[in-house]
Amino acid sequence: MQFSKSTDYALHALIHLGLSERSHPVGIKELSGSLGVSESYLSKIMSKLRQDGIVRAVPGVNGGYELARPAEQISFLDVIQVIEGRQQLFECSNSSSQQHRLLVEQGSAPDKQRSLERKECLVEKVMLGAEQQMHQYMREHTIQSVLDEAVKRRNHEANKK
Amino acid sequence: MQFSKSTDYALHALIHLGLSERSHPVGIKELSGSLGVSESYLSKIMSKLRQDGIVRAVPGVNGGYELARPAEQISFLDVIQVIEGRQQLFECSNSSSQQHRLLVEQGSAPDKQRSLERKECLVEKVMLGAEQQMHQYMREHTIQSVLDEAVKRRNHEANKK
DNA sequence: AGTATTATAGACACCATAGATCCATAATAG
DNA sequence: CTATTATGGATCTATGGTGTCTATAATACT
Ligand code: SF4
Ligand code: SF4
Repeated sequence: MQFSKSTDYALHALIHLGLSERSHPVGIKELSGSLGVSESYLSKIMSKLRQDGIVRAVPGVNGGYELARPAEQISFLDVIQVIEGRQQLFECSNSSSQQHRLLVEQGSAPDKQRSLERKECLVEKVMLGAEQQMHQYMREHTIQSVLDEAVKRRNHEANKK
Repeated sequence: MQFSKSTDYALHALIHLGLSERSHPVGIKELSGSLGVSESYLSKIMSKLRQDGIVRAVPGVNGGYELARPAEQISFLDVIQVIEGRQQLFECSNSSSQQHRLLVEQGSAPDKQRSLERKECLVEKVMLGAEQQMHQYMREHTIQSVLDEAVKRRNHEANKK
């Protein structure tokens, strides 16, 4: 299991937009050149980012892309979810197996009130919990926070001289 | 990005082994029947688990599989890493791009002492940090902990009656 | 108004990997 | 020695990620 290359590209494209604060938007040509990826492919990714309201796009001469909201409001989680989708990492496929009944329904007599705990699967609970941990961390880190840290590092480098 | 079905099967197989504490090991026939998956496919997965020391396998009559160590020493992380591999979720592909130089080398004059911070990429740092969060959670949850919780729930159900 | 520029969407090809099956072989209990 | 069970390799198919190409729409500039 790995994150797709598209996620890689999307993150870097957004970082590029983030540190390029200009009057006019950044064209796909400049972006693809900077990242070293074809225009065709990158434009697909940018299009997805636009559909999800991460960036704005303006066609025509001097057109291109710009962040749709401040970089500190674009979290890593936002980006990952646009590209990788929002399904959860672990989705059980055999919920009709014998195993399942043992774990979830516990072999006891079925009663009506059971319905509200039907979804309480112990395996999924662990896997979902783990995913939530990752999500929380990604939610706390934004495009801006990476930019800030880059600046901080640069200053630190300068002081050493 | 999703966990593979094999991970699903592996977890359930181990749980089955965990709650079947008997004298003789559990055959692939019983396992595959319980999970609702073909013997051929499941045996591949079990084989992998054996190679990584999660289970023991004995061939021959009345043979089968059993846990190689106590269930409380088999974490979810162990299982996931056997099946999904140990590469990190995010691996940068374009570390020779223009982007990269901006973020990591920061445009300042290159000096000799740079080598030790060469790997300090800010993007990877975030992605790796997120993954570590997930790993930590998975490390704290074992096959046994799921079994325990199942028992706890069963008792709770019984008390209600 | 007309033209050049730029993003958009769809169709399409390619390839790696997951998912799954089959068989020949080795090891073990009886 | 035989029945049983796990093992490893070969092989097939389906799916999804990766990537290209083209026709279309929208915008700026002259
Ligand atoms: S116990 Fe949970 S993970 Fe296992 S089959 Fe049931 S729902 Fe799926
Ligand atoms: S900055 Fe980090 S993620 Fe980006 S290209 Fe360099 S090493 Fe890769």
